[in-house]
Amino acid sequence: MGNLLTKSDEILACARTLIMNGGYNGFSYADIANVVKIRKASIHHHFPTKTDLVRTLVTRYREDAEATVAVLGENVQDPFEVLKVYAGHWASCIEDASRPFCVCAMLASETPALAPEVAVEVKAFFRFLSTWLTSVMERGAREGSLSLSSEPAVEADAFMASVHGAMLSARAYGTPEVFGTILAPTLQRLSPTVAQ
Amino acid sequence: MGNLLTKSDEILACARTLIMNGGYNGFSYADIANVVKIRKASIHHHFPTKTDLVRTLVTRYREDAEATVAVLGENVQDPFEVLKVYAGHWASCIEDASRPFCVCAMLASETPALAPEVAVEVKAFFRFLSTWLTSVMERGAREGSLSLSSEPAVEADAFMASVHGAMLSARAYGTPEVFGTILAPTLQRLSPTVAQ
DNA sequence: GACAATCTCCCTACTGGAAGGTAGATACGT
DNA sequence: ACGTATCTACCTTCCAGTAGGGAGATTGTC
Repeated sequence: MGNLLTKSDEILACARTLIMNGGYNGFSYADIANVVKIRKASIHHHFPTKTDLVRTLVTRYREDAEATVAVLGENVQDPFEVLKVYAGHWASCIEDASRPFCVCAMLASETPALAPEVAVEVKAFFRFLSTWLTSVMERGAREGSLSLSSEPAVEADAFMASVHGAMLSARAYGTPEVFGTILAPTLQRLSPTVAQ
Repeated sequence: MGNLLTKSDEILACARTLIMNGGYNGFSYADIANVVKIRKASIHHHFPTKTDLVRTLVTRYREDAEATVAVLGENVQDPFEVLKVYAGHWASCIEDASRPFCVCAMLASETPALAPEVAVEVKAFFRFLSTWLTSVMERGAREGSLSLSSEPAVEADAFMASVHGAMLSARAYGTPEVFGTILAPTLQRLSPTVAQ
């Protein structure tokens, strides 16, 4: 009553936060039980194994991202603006510490140690992100809103890599602003209004 | 006799490989004991705690990198070539699977979950790498071997982020070549011989 | 040179706690 | 009565770390 989220959703949200902090092996069912007010055994009712939990989490994460990106595409027309909004979104998340790292970037780094079912979902997220960014790059090049120096798909993967690498640096240095500092020239370079 | 490496070195080398695979929480003393032919308890003789082991490992890792970079500076004069050699080094490591990820990048992603002594060493590695790349960028700009569009320090951090992000993508996709594909345009952009 | 103390490195055996997961019962809404 | 959600209690395995001892090299002392 009054509770907007189901227990299952609360568990997923909590696990997401814990993974952002320390990765797959950095949290346990006991950790979740301590945050969400539920017993360890009850979590197994919702997600029989840890693999199930994280697989579900990553699938949901991708679906949410797909929906967000669809809305973004409707509200922001200019491809360059889309990239800026995307980068700005992460800059805010990192700076207010609400979501200081991408769950899939975290898990991707652990790929060799992940259960195959999870690894495959992480890969699917990367592919989705790459495909979406490629479409943004293509449209930007077509409309003259972006100045690309390589194939759209390559620019997309390079942009994605910059975002992930910048997250990592912000975390390593312990200074969130670094994310924005690194991304600024990356965006600037893609802008057609800046003479090169 | 006949053994070139000490047990202590073997333990460190093994731990390095294991961290590259699954991070700090992705390996145990038992895992090391299985590879290096030694008992679990004997590892504690060399490294009393896991934190000691990893801190030593990261410190050594940075020292090795400092030495390698010093030699590189003597053998390769042109700053643009230096960046190419650096990127190429990682491309080879990733493609032949010998060292498919940077230990410090791996640990940096887990920063919030690391012991402070380890986190501080990881930070030191990032700072060393950034400082070195900044000096390369500065010299390149001065000598006309690199065309920068931002401050040398910003270009250095952006380059570092591209390398780390590209490692992550190569791992997520499971296709090592992606690393080179992402880094090619990043390097090209810094080359003064290419009209922009 | 001989003896003993010390140090280094590795061992077996163990501890307490945390891990993922299971069994089975209870409460409750339909 | 049935399904869902939760509980207590428990299991097995693994974890980091400790206690204590043995073999062999090194060192200090006479």
